[in-house]
Amino acid sequence: MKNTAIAKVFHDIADLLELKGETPFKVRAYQRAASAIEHLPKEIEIILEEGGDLKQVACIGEAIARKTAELVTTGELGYYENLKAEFPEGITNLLSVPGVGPKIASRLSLELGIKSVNDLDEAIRDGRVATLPRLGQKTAGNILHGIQALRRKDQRILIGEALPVVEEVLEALRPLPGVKNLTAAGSLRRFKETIGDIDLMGTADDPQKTIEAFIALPQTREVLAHGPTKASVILPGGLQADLRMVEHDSFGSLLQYFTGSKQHNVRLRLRGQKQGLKLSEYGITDLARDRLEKFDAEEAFYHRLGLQYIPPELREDQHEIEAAAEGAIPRLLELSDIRGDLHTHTRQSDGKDTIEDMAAKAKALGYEYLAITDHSGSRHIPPGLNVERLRNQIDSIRQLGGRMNGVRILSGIEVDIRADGSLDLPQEILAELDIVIAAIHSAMARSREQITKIIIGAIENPHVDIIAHPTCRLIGEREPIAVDLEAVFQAAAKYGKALEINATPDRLDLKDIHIYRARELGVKLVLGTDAHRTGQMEFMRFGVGIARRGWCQPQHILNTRPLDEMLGLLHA
DNA sequence: GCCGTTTTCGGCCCGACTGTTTTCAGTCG
Repeated sequence: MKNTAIAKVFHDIADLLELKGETPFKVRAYQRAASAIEHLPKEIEIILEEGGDLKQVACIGEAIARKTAELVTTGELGYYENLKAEFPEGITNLLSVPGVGPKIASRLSLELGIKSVNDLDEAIRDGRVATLPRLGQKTAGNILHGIQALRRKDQRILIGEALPVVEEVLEALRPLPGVKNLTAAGSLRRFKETIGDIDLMGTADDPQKTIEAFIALPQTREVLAHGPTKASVILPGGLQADLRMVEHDSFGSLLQYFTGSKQHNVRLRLRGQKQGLKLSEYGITDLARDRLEKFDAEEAFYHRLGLQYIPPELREDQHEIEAAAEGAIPRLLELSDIRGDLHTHTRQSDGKDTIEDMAAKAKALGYEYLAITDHSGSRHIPPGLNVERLRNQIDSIRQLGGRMNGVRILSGIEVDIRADGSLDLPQEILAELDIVIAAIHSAMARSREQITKIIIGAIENPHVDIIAHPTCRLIGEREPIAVDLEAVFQAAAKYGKALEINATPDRLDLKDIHIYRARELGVKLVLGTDAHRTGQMEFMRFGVGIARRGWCQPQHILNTRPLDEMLGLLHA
């Protein structure tokens, strides 16, 4: 059983215990354990197989370790089944509706027999909900609003779609007189792969004017609420955005608070508490002296707690707070560290632009080198490169001396791994290339054993340098293939082959926790945009963001190195 | 249920809003 499935069970248990009226601390213990399991870079199956001790994982103690082991070995958990049997069917569905907590969910279920969100919708509309004692018209109306928000929120939006929209909004508001510090907070700032809603924050001499300008923007589709310092609107794509204007001298603590994650903030407060400090969005109160200290910048806020500054991408309550206390927060990878893009396509296969266009873009991005890696033959629409066309491409790059616009052009290929595990170009031509990327593009439904075997087969091929988008997932569209990543990481480390962090926003593959694990095992990593037109070469920042979430430093990514060093490591 | 510079028991993050009350419970971020 996978970590995501285990975490789901513990989240469910937390919900059920909350409905049961258990002590909130027990409920939170299960929630914390679930969240810890979700973010674990290593599969629990493997930890147990290797005889590891789950109690070493923070937030997992005796009881949850035992339950996890039962779940993994038998596929079931007696405690969970018994708990579920105590409640009417479907009751936990109701908890997902904003405005419905455990108390209201219990009453809706027991007194009205409501089993689903749709039932609830109906019961509100026909007036049954408002007739319950202590639940009036207004509460019923708010719950209905909650249902609408839930339906809208069901599709989280890709960071690659959200960020450009948000940047447009910020650019439009920044020139207003007296506006300072305008920035996004929340999951967008932490560079999560998908975003629920947007939190924008800033300070201004005249907050009201900024709010007025915000709701009047051409991007604003609908105004949900607006007051003197805060407004909520719907942006294109159904994205909800909240703008808060705050006092300049407490901007740092507010930005920290609204950046989250929630779990990071909880852990931070716990730490403050031990130091006699009370943390809130307004600042830090020294309890002994009952004095509130305000912070205009986040750095000072963390320093006051005896911590290094923690970059937003790390704020997920992994071990970042402990690391910050020890001064062990690494200098993370930055976009400016990247010296070249190692995965791009041109018109020769399914790209839209020429090598010259791509080289000009690489120059504009300040790159030293660029790998042209078109698809190989068996990708049919449009046709990829066969041996003859690939040789022509190699020759034409050679005739240019391998340089264009001052950028070194590397001859490469994204060679298809066929269903039988073979590569669809002969070894001799692969041997002539600077870079060989291998990737799966078809027959993705194969079993875990089969698909793992063929990927490891590609890793063992002496001419293959990189495995691209190793899980083949498309976020929100296609589930990852059933590959045993741990085995792939071991093989990549053994043969010195690199794995790609694909920066296309709907791939981001490997993803953050996989990057973390691969790095732990000493696997070489590269960043590639998989650009099919010049503009997509700008996707690199999404790859950098996800790599930072995997705690990558520049030395972990091969294409932060000068050309010769990069090629040397790639071919070593 | 977890955990330990308050250390094997007794704690556990903080503040705000809202609606239905008559002093506060429930929910949220």
